[in-house]
Amino acid sequence: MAAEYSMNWETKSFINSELLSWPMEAAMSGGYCDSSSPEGAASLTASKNITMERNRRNKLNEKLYALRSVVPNITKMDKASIIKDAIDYIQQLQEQEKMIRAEISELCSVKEEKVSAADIECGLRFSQRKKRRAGDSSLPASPSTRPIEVVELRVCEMGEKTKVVSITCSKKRDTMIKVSELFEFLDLKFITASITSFSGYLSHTLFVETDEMNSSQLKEKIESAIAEIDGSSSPTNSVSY
Amino acid sequence: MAAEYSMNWETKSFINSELLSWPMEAAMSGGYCDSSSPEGAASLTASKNITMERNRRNKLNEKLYALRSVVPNITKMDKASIIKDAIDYIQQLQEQEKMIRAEISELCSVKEEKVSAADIECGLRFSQRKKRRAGDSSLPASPSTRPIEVVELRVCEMGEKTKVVSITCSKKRDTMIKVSELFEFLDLKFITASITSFSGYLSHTLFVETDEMNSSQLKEKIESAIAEIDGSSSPTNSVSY
DNA sequence: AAGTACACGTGAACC
DNA sequence: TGGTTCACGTGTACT
Repeated sequence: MAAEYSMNWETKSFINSELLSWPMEAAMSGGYCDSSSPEGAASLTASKNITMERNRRNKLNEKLYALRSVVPNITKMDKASIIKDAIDYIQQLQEQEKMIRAEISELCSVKEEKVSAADIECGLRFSQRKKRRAGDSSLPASPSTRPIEVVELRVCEMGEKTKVVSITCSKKRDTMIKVSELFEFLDLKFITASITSFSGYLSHTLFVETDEMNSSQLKEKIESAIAEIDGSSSPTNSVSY
Repeated sequence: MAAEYSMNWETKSFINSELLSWPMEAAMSGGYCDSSSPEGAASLTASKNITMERNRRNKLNEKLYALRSVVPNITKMDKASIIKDAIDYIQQLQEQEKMIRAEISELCSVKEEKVSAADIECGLRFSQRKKRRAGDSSLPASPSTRPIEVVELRVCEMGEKTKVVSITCSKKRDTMIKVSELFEFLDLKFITASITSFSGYLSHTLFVETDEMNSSQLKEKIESAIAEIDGSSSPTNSVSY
């Protein structure tokens, strides 16, 4: 039922446009008496206008169809109902957004209180089965706000030349840019790179190719690069978790 | 300028309706020659139709005006532009809602359970704990959530034993948990795993080690596991993490 | 003066 | 059979 109606609505104008290849035929067919006699110029502009108007109508209907497509739970294909449903949907969405935003700020404060071992643990349990040698896995870096706050840095080998670099840092403003700058600075051969965001952390996983470096050397290089990038502030790092 | 246009658009029909107290005057004024002669009944129904049609148009414009009023940042009063802006606004709102929902569930996990829930929510518990219950073929099946809606599943080989599993599913509530459960159920040897979220989708990229499976076999195994998860939407379950 | 956008009345198609 | 929605071509106003 609905499908039929929709098809009809959309194809109607199309059919007419196809059939009436000469627009003036339609203009006169209605039984109207055109008062203007000079056919040469008038008819041409008239046909132009007809085509224009038809195009405009089609565009508008197209837009309306698009509007309907983005609104869920549409029952009526009715032109007015589409708009009405869209309005209702927008209002509903706006209300929801307000509600949720209130809730999120509430939870945010809760998170601020409890952000501690629990959250950090979450960030660290990325791939637990990997061995973590004593001083190897964690790089507690500058605890201030602006520079990159690295939670975990891990480099492991995979295959012959490829190495997997996994760096997790707390997500703040411009953290992603900082890390991008870091890796740009390092000038490595990337096979693939992926950025993952979860619960306040930003995890970068990189597959790089290194010819004459082993994993620990690469790790050292990255660490020194990080130190160089945000070495300007808070040189001492004494974070433990 | 905009105000003038708006007023004009709204008052146009109103003025005409007011002025032409007798509708047929307008019907004839255009210079048309009506072919139908019997004025008694025909004109009455015609005037009815005219009024009806006019009313319908006014209603529709009214709706459009209402639609415009609920959409912020409207630059053009253009009829089509109003609809277009509304569409853009709805899409923007929908995206925002998705973003916020994701964030809220993140924060929720932190709030409710300090360690374990957050851990699960992060979807990173791909550990190799083989403590699955006795009947290994039964999945936890989270309470009252929809099945995983897989958009794409791709398994390709990399090196000798390692395989790259890429699964993309539409992001819904608890989708991440579901997928985490899925991979925990599969009990594979993960090298690394990454979750990426973009525009309503959740993409999991996993590097796993498999000794006696090729990529197609692994894919089949994953597919059957997904089917099992989807199939068992049992409401009764005692999840204990 | 060419162009755009609109409201209008009308016949057709669908319940 | 009315009631209702639609696309159409047209005249008009504004740019």
